[in-house]
Amino acid sequence: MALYLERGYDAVTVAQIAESAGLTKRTFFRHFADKREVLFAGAHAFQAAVILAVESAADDVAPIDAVIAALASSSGEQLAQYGQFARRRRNLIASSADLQERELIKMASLTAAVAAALRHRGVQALRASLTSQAAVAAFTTAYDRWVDQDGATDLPALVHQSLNELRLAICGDAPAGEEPAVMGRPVSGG
Amino acid sequence: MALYLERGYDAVTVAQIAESAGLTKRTFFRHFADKREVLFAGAHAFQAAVILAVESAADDVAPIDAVIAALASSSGEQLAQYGQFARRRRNLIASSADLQERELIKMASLTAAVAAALRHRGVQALRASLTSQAAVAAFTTAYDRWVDQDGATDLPALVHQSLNELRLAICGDAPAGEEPAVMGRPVSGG
DNA sequence: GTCTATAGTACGATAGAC
DNA sequence: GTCTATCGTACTATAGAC
Repeated sequence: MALYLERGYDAVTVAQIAESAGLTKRTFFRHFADKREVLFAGAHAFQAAVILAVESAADDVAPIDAVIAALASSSGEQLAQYGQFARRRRNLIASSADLQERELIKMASLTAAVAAALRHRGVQALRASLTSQAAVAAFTTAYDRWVDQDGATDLPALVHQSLNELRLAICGDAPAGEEPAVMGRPVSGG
Repeated sequence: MALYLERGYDAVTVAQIAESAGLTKRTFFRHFADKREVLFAGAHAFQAAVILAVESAADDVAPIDAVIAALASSSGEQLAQYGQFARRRRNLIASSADLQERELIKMASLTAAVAAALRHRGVQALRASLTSQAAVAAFTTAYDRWVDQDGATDLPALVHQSLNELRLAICGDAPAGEEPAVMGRPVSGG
């Protein structure tokens, strides 16, 4: 990541990465499937922790709450210690379309695994898929906010906040007597 | 796509595609940024239609409903005529991780554009992002179901159904007197 | 460790459309 | 006369094969 940040992702060759690690290109590809994968080494462990948490959730909790709790606790344990590293990694990924694609498919893999875990708990396939998609969307939104403020707020707390905001956004946010939120007119001159 | 389906995505070279079109590799890369992009030629027009629909939504409709309506109508006009083509394209994309990554970033681009359109209508940034993510999740789920049944059901209708299911999944589905849905115990022997 | 296929880029040059 | 589409080739780096 140091090389990527220093010279730009595209400008760094695998040979340079390997050399800076005292290895050869051949060895790099033995450990990582491709040039992108080296930045997502922790994804597997995180996904495994989330799935384990979903599998061991209590029987009487709603699926969406179980998944959010799994994401919140796992991220609190595994991601919250990143600190400054998380921001630099995020900026690096934002600088390359290739890296963004890889991040998206990692999240899609997490979503699919969570949906499978829910089905294993008896949740219907369609609902399992939509539940995990919603939960992962809330999680990534929270993680993004967390990175933006350099970890000032507790990440698990932000995850729960994001879920609340999502609920308001798609199920309505009108307590009795108040008007529901609607779109305004387009801003003039925009 | 015919070549990809016939020989497999990885086995087809750009030179072969170009040759089968009576052109050269040089010209292929003039029209398409890379080997994947040729399968996503319609994405830009679809996104533009969705954004236009969001921008021209009525003032008094909730953001989530406006986005779902935009996705439903645009998909009904642009995608529902695909027919058999849609299924083969889906299976092709499912066969290659590279193609899945590209599809994911196309959906992410759509989501980001929708969120920007909502912000332009005065929706707060966080809510705009979560709303568009939820709507696109409902849409892709509906599209997938639509492809699975070879277009038997009306695509816009499936989009609205998915949104309803999403609402039940994350906001609770317990009418008065009934119990809310919960996860069951893990199936034994799994 | 070596070899190779292929994606993707970087030049330039040419010909037709309106 | 400008704009757009084509082609030829040399070149680098990724990634896989052996």
